Amino acid sequence: MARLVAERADVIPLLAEAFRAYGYEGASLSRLCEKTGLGKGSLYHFFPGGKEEMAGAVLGEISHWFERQVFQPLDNLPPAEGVGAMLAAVDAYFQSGRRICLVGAFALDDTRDRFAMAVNGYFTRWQQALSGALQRLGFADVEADRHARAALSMIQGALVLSRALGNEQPFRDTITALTAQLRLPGA
Amino acid sequence: MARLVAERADVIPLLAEAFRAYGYEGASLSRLCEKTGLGKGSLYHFFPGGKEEMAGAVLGEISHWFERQVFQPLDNLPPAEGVGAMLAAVDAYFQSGRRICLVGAFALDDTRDRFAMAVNGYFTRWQQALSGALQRLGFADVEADRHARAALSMIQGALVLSRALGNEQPFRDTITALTAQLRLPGA
DNA sequence: TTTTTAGTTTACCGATCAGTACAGAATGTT
DNA sequence: AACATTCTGTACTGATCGGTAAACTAAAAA
Repeated sequence: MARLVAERADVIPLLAEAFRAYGYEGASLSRLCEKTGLGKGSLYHFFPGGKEEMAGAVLGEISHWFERQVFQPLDNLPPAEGVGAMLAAVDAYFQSGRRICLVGAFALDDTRDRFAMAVNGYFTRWQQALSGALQRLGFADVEADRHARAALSMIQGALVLSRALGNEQPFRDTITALTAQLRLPGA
Repeated sequence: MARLVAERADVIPLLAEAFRAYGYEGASLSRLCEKTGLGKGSLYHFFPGGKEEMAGAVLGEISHWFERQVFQPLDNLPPAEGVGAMLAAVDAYFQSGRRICLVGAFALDDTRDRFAMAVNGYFTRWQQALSGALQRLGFADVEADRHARAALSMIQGALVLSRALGNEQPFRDTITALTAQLRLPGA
C-alpha cells in the first residue's frame, strides 16, 4: 500500500475542526482543503461522497470516541466511577467550554435532517447509558431518565452559553453542578 | 409614502424563519427571496447592507421582543411574577421546543464573531435581569448569578436536545424543573 | 394631473460553490 | 528496473453565490 503524508483517519479531526468553526453549510470545500492541507483531488480520493461523506465520517469518529470514553464507562464501570469518568471526559473533550459540540450544532438547523440518524443516535445512546448508571446508583427509573436528559441539556446549554459569552465559567459551573447532582438519589 | 404588499417590519419574521431553518451561511439570498416572496431588488431596497443587515435586523427584533416580554417583566414585576412571566414567554416563544433560539445557534459557529455584540448582549441582559429578580426573591448575589446562568444554560440545552431528538419532552421537563428551582432560595 | 418617491422586476456581474477529469508524482511490489 | 497502485495538483465544469444597475410600476404629494 502506498502511503504519503496523511491517512484518511488523520484528516478527520482536521475536517471536524473546520465543521465546528464554520458549520456544515459554511464549511466550503476550499476551506476544508485549507484546513486539511489537502487538495480537492486528495479529499475526493478519501471521501468520494464529497462534503456529506466528510461530515458523516466526522460524526462517526465523534460517536466512536464517545462510545469508548463515555458510554462504555457508563455501562461497565461501577456507576459512581462511570459518572465521574463521563464528567472528566466531557470536560476534557469540550476543553472546558471552548470547544463546541458538533452534534448539537448540527441539530439546530436543517443539517439535522441530513444526519438525523447520527444526531438522534448520539444523544439517545448517551441518555440511555447515563440513565442506566443512575438507576444502578439508586435513582428510580423515571427519575434516572429525567436526570439523564437534564444532564445532557445542561451540558449542551453550557456550551452554547460559554461560546456566546466568550467565557468558560458557565461550562465549568455546569460540570461542578452535575458532579453534585448525579451522586446520590437524595438530590 | 408609497406602500405595497409588505413593509420592512413584516419581512423580518420571515427572514428569521429562514435563518432559523438554514443558519446564517446556509440562508442564501435565493432562499431568503423565496421565504419572503420578495425579489432581490426589494430585499436590497429594505436592507442595503445585504444579508448581514438582514440578520442584524432579525437579531434586533428578537432582542426587542425579549426586552418587552422577558427582561422588563423580570426588572419591574414582583420577582415571583417576573420569573413566572419569563417562563411563560419562553415556553410560548420557543413553541415548547419546536422552535430554536437563533441567538444560541449563531453563537455556535463563526457567525458569532460577526454578531458578537448582539449575541453577548442578549445573554448578558437576560442573565442580569434574571439574577436581579432572584436576588429580590432572597437568593444571595453569587447564588442568584449562578442560578441565572444555569437557567439560561438549561433552556438553551433543552432546545438543542429537543431538536436533536425530535421530541418536546426535554424542553417541557426543563420548564417544569425551572419553575420549581427558581421559586425560593431553599432549592 | 403632473411630479416625486417608494417599491419591483429583470438581467447581469465577478467570485465562489461542489464536483470531475486527468496527468503526473510518490510509493510499493515484483 | 519495470510495473501497479495510491495519492496529489491543476485545470476545468455548470450552477449558484452575494451583490449591482437600471428600467420599470405604483401610489402619494403637489
